[in-house]
Amino acid sequence: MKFQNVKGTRDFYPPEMAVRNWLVGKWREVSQRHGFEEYDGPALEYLDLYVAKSGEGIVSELYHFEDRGGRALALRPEMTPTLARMVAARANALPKPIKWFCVPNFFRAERPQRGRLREFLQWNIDIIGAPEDRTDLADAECISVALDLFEQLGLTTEHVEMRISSRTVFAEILSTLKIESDRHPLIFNVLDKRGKIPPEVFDAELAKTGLNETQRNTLNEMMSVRGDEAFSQVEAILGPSAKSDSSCAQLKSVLNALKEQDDRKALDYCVFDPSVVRGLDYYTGIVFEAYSTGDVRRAICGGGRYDNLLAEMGGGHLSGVGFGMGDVVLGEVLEECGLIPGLTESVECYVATEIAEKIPDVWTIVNILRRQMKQSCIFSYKAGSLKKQFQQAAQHRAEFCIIVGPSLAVKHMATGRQIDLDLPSNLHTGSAQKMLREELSKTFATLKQSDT
RNA sequence: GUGAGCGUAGCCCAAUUGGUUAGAGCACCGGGUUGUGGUCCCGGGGGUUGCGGGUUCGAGUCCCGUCGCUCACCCCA
Repeated sequence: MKFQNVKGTRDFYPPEMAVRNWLVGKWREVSQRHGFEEYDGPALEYLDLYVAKSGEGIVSELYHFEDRGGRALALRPEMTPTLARMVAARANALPKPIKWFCVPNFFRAERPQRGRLREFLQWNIDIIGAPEDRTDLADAECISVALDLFEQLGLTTEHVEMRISSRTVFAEILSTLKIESDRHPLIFNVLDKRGKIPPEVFDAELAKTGLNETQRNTLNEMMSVRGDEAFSQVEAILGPSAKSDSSCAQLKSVLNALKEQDDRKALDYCVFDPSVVRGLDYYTGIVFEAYSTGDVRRAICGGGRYDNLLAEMGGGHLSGVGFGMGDVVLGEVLEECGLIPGLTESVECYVATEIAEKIPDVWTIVNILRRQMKQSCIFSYKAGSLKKQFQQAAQHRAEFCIIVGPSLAVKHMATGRQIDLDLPSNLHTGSAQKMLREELSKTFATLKQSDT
């Protein structure tokens, strides 16, 4: 084999493409039900767009090159900069809140490993410009979209959980612990690693940021519990400042909104988990990650509130919340849970003949079916044994097989029932074609009825 | 970029531990039976054992290199 696909990319043969289309279809369906509009941007952007958001360090992580005009371009590694750019360009003209989604492919120049490729699809959901005093509802709606998707895919609370935390709660805790806010980003960065490194290493890393033992222990204890217990811990740490307008209350109101849904099922997926921090500096409010409860360890999706990002990228002061969900990890989880359906492409008709001289008639009938009757239709280019052609018809999940011989026969593949029709001697007259159409329609209907 | 494991047919795997001409199954193509279908039977194409070198009378098997894949680290938008 001389050529192969580029490392970290995938070939989608028809069976894989069917699964991909199925998944993307679910993403679209759920997005639209929640009132999100689809958009897209270019796969190529100026390299500077990403440097502006993430710093020079990002350059080694993405595919970039110089075009013939000397411009530094990059293949998009994420959507947020493009989204910010697009929103900024029409910030005043777009009705708020802006609720957009997209399902683009992204490229990252990383070493592929489990759940991570160099090209992948990612569903992006964003709500921008929600009223500042009701961002809790935007947060809840955003999370609700993800949970609805899980339900649509058959992923239950047995399979996945949504871990929710809040950067503002953390900020308040750090302030209570007398840690200046300019050190918060550095500390968040360490806190984010907590689940991935041994406890001693974690403690040492925290110590490096200048936290004393009491501060470290307080954070560690709080991050080791979840749910109501975590709320108690947080409230204990915050003490008298944990009032109704506190960050903690805001987080609770997001969870409450999810609870208010009619079936209350959404909340069952969710848990307050202070160990969720997220690695990005721009998050300003709630942060959340969905995880499989099974063997797949990576996050299925992640997101949060980013109220300053748009302004930083020149988009004016607009609140924002959103998440991304990649197809790779999700696909692995679905596979593991046996939730990927059998998706064989099917056609409505197969036209067969044993007689070589009838091939022109086959071709004519195929065209009548396709062009006049709008039926999907395939046939064999060569006359041959009916056995073989039936096998092909069955392989393609044809609903009907039309056999052209001295006369016509229509066979219903599911039941094996067969009805004979006359074959007009000249298929090229309008009246013959009209008659054939009517006969075929009637026969299809009859055979379908007998099925039920 | 760092480390580890693995490379035999399109796919999943064999090959008596170094011994003749590298084999099955699935898939694909062709033929036959059931006289018009997913069964069964027969046949066929397809491999320089990733590639290159070395040790040996002899290498798919051992050694070195290289490429590729996978997993982990880094990073995670």
